[in-house]
Amino acid sequence: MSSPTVTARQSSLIRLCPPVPVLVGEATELEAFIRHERLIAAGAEIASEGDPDGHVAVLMEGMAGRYKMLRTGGRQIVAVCLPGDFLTLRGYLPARMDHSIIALSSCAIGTAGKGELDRIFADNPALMRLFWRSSMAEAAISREWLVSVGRRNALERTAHLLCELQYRLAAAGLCRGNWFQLPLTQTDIGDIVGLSAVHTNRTIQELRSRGLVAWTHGTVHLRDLAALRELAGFDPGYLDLD
Amino acid sequence: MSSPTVTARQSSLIRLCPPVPVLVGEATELEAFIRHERLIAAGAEIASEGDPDGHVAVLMEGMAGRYKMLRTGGRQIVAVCLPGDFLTLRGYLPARMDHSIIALSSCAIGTAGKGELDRIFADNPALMRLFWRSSMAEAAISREWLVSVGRRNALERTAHLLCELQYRLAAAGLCRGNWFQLPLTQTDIGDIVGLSAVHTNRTIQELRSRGLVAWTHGTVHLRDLAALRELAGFDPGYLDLD
DNA sequence: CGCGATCTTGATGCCAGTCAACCTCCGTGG
DNA sequence: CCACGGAGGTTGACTGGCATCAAGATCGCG
Repeated sequence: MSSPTVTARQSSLIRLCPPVPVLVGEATELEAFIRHERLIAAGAEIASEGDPDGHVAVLMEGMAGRYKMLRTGGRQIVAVCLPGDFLTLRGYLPARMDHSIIALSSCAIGTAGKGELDRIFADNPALMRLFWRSSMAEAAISREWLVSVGRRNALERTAHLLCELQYRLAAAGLCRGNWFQLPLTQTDIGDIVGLSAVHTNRTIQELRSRGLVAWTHGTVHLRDLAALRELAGFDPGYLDLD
Repeated sequence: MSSPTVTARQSSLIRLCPPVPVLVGEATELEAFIRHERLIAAGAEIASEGDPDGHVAVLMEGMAGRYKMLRTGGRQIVAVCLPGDFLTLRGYLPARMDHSIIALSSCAIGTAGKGELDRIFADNPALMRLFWRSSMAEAAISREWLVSVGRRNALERTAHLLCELQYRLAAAGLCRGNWFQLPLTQTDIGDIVGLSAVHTNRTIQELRSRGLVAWTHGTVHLRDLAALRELAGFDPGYLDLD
């Protein structure tokens, strides 16, 4: 995920964001509808605000970010997508995108056409409920981010983000012993937690100097997860609604 | 809505949040499943974080807020619900609440049991898509709030919130000539936009002194909507995804 | 009339933004 | 093999927006 080129993906299982139990039969059906796979370079735009229509897309590998730009040039990342998450359902829901999606690292994406999804839902309405639940799970993350940006200070926000990513990556099997790859620049982190790049840097250094986090070359080690969660006020309940 | 007691509701039509076109037949079906109606006093808790199960609830009258508390006592309101919006679907989705809901004014709520909704969806799967789209619309608002709290200053945030409420209330038929009732305290506003109550007060005074807003006794008048939108960088696209 | 909730105002301090410079790393091409 | 350039990370100095604390004014209501 952190390597410059996309490597073979570890698992073809589609997990719903964040980890939602998928019945074996359902997972098979979900995988069956992925027809095309596409590789995207880091920094490339996957979908753009205002797009009227298109395909259904699932992130298979890498990290992507939903974001919105302001007139003044500022950027706010409003969601981070991990392998297994849905990027777009806009082929199914007749809506325009209200935000853009960028590949934060190199990504592999599975896509399906609108017609295929319609057919799958017609055959198996329970799958629609599953997709809906995935939307709800993403909304829960969005709410928690709002709490962070609105009411937590720089240190708490950054710590909270790391706790969340650790939890979600662990659920995706992408975290071993509190080590994980995080292919985001400090500017990206700042655009997630609503800080300037400079202050993001100072905040990360503070986490390092407190012995909570080691973080070099895109590899993060949460050296004291319990203390980090305590600092952040992190409660994984919102990631685990079932 | 701003009156201390709940009055007869103006319309029984369930709109999906934010205004989503509902086919006439669908609206009839939706109304049919509302079996019980409940009045809630301002300040009362409608649902609580961690609730395991319950009924489906639709807000018929009044304003409600989704919120989360921090250990330190801070509160962040993560969504404002207007008449026609869904408050909970937790009887249908087998999930725990990740947040609480408070009646920001006195409210009238329509509820339905889990079994009834299951039956309706079984009879008419298209309705499930409609509910899902409503969830997506609420998520779009949540994303825009993240942009506000993360990247806009106090004046822009507050102006943006007023623009959004005006737009949504107008769609609900609750705004005439840019006047509307807003039964929120300045503390509530602060907990929405991530400011202290004191600074919220100063920000509102600045909007008043610029001739953009008149606001007394729970009645808001946007005196120059165009200028307010310009100041806030408000683009209603995210409220209008169809 | 009196009390509590809400709104308002002033003083003070700090958290985080901004600007500017420099450093390290790494890929590229001469 | 080294020069170069760009992206990302780091540091310092300074500023300012907003939090906090505290006190008073106003409003609504019993």
